[in-house]
Amino acid sequence: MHTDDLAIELLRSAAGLSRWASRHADLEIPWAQARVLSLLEELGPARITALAEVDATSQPTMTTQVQRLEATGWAHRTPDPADGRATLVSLTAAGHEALATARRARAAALRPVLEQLDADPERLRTATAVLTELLEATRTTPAREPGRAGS
Amino acid sequence: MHTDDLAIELLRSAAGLSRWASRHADLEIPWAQARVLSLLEELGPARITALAEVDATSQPTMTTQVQRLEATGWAHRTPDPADGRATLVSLTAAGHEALATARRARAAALRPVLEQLDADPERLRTATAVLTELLEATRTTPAREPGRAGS
DNA sequence: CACTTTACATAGGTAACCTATCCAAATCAA
DNA sequence: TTGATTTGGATAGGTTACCTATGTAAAGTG
Repeated sequence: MHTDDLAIELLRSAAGLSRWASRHADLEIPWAQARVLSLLEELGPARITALAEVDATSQPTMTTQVQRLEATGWAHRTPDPADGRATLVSLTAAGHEALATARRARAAALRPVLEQLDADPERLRTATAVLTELLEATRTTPAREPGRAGS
Repeated sequence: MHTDDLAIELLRSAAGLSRWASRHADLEIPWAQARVLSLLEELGPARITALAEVDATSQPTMTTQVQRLEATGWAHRTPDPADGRATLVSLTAAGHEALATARRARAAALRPVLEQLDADPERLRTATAVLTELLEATRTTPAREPGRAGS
């Protein structure tokens, strides 16, 4: 099916580009932690479990990540007033700043590439919009559990 | 600068999408290893050092990855006839197959998202083309070493 | 022929993940 | 209200994927 070829190529390039940007940027923060900061920005104060689910990681992994973020001062935990078991994780101002810095660093790494390509801004805008829509769509997709093969 | 905002958004979506696909796909192979297979396919038989450089990892890391790939039967090492120190790494048929399978799995995970979006094929094609061009461009970009801050 | 460089391997450490399990708070049954 | 179940999070222990520092042997170089 031709659509799948397109999807394969889309994912291949997206992955390659993102990795390249990360590896050539001066990141002062491990990328996995930046990802959690990004989630926190997107969701607002959230529970560990909710974060783990959206990030598609295990709950223990998310617990550890949040602990690291808190130790660095990028995130803050408050007991959930509505549920004694739960904690609400939120971004601190420093965390917000760290996220912005990391994003700028990745974009800066990519800048020479964009310039070299001298890309048509319109196509670039289209590409970005498509990717954003796709990512948005993943948030509301049934999410076929990995574990069974699905043709 | 507006271009940077665009770049930030582009990278954010690309990273998110790629990760989502990986996490929701049934991968029988660690993604980092699939990446090396992908490089081998792209470069043909190559030295450890060359692979490390293109993948922007350290040489010891690449040594380990290649060892793992060889142990699983996905890659094959031959001494470089032209240089007694070097080894040439190449894909085996099984490696080629494993790579194709992993790619199909990621694409399959993305399929419901594409369908849900019912995306205009033309825009999708444009987005893919732009990403591919950008990734292509990274291969020939001066690659500002990470280690110094760049503007 | 020593001297340096180059290609790779090894050693030892950390981050980022996993499953399995535990604890405490919340909920549900009767 | 008590006892059993579910749910939110933490802990334990292991693997993969990375790193820097260093070792070893082959290749180039004066």
